[in-house]
Amino acid sequence: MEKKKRQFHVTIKDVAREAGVSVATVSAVINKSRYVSDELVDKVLKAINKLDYYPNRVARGLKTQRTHTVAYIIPDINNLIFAGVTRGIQDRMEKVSYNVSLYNTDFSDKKLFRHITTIVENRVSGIILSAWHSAKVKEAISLIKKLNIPLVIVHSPRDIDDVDRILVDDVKGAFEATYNLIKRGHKRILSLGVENSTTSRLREEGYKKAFTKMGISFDESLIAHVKSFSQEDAFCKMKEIYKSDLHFTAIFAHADIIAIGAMKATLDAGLKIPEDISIIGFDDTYASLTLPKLTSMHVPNYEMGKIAADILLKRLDLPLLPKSPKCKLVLPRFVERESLIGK
Amino acid sequence: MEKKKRQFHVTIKDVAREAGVSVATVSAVINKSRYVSDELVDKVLKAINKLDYYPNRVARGLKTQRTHTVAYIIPDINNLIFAGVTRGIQDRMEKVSYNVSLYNTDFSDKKLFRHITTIVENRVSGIILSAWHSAKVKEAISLIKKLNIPLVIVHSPRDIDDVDRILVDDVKGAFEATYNLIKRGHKRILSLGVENSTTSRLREEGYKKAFTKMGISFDESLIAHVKSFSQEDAFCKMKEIYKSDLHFTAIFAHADIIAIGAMKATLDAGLKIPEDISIIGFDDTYASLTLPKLTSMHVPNYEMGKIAADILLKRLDLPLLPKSPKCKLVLPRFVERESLIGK
DNA sequence: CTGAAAGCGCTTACAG
DNA sequence: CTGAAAGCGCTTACAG
Repeated sequence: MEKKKRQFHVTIKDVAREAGVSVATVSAVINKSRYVSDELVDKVLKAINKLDYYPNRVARGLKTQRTHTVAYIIPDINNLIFAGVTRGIQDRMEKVSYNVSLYNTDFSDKKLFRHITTIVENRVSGIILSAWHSAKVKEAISLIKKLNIPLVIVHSPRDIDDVDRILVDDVKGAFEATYNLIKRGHKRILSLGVENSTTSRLREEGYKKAFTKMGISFDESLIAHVKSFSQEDAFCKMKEIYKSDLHFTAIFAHADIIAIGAMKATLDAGLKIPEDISIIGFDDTYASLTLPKLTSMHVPNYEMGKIAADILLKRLDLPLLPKSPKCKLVLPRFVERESLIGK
Repeated sequence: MEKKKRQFHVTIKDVAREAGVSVATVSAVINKSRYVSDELVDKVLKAINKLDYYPNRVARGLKTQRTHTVAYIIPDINNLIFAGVTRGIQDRMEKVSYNVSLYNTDFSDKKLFRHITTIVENRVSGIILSAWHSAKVKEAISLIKKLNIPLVIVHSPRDIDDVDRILVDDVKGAFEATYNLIKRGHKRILSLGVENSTTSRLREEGYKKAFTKMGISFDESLIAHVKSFSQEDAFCKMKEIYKSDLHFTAIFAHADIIAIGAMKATLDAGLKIPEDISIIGFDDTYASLTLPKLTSMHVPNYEMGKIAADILLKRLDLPLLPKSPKCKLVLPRFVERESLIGK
């Protein structure tokens, strides 16, 4: 009795033998890479079917030097933002039979560089990077460029410009959020941002722009910051603010998670949403879970993933022409729910 | 001037030449697969460093017939449950330098089988499958077994038994949730489940067991079902229930998302949580976002991922002994927050 | 203790 | 229009 091997053993040779043709012909019918007569095509197909043959992509990758795999590096797949981008990338890549492997850094530089090594050893075709807040992103980027691996960046730091990247137009998004509030009659709007966050700084910029545009002067004391993107920090900060005599009728929270903390403090203070206080969030991650449902600026993560994949694929197809890197801005979209009043 | 190739070209041969040794020796120092004198090790290491050499894992995979890659098949990475399991798998696999590729099915059988083909062609070392609710899971499982690929199942249908699997002990979890409510003095507890869901049916079973155990008879009219795992469906169902004259003091929601809908309907009905109505959720996904914060049964997704990876790795190391498949049950954990009263 | 050589399963010029 | 053969970059018996 023949001993069972642990894995597959049907190879292109077996198919060729079974079909009575050369391996070159089998390869040609699988890849449609050159003309093969109908008769032979038929024989090959029958043999493939009979033997239950699955072409070995590893061998193909070695020969062609193209693994048809891209790496997506993120802080953590548990973050809904990255999960959304991931789906966008995977759906786009699936259409051209590319695989995508995920690498979580947990914001650790050590992990980031370890992953890059693995990625290189696996000879990926390209890398998509969301290395938010990692101190050494720039160093990582130069390394990847030095290694000559096509790269697209999603959510990059703003002061990078020699690489393709795609990012959220935080300024415009925040402008629109604030503009909306102002149009509804709100004049004193609290900006609730996060310390030491580039994203939050840009959203603050958009907030200010809206006032300028509408010809309304705004009160610097209405700009508040919490320590981190967390519900608890936002809750505490707002508690504090409600204890003070600061007056406002609306809150522009720089993230949904911040908005949730703020909503709790607001209700805790005996105020009603939206009757007493209107509130708008950003990201549109948890917005439909709150009570009342949170109006928020939706960030199109899925689309960003698709676009990033698109750009990368274009680079892979046309590796030779060193086009100047592009920076694509993606616009957040106002999604109205129940937390705003006015107009 | 030398033309730049697009990708890497430093190979083991280059290193061997640079170091003045054979490729076998280079291979040996990289893989520590046989003794090499200190002198040669040193030479090789220097050469690797000088040439900036990254071993080609694709070539290695072809030669050794082990790709060190596993596939994880899920409905959708956007679902926090799967994201959690994914991290568990990746963290475990990373320790042994395995890659994990993700495949989203969106509950589509067509996608499921297409992915399996891709996975086979990529010669993955093993598969972890969370093919929840897919009609043809069993067929997919037989296919994978026929192809002789090591397989571990997470979140499987219950009527499968010839394969390693790991699943949530829904009965015990629901028992504990209900038991807790009863111990706090609740006697009339509404079970809010989901139609046509195996998971929900098991949670209902646990709910009933708790009453039996405590020697309390329960009212069949307290068992309600909503159409799907959605906030809106739960909200509507509860609205309806509050319009009826059904009396209860607590709700056991079979999922956090169901609990959120129920909470909204409860507050809408002018009732207070937990003063008038206590409520407990399941999954512990969105539980800390609600107001008041939802007490919930935490499902250890991350740990499940780690365990699944562990089992798979064991199978990969010891492929020959066909141990009987194991079924590991994982216990949900009671996490108290603010939505319960009593005791 | 180390090296020369075969071979993993493909693709792709090259020849006819 | 199709086949024989080289070679992608490794690992691993085999020999010495």
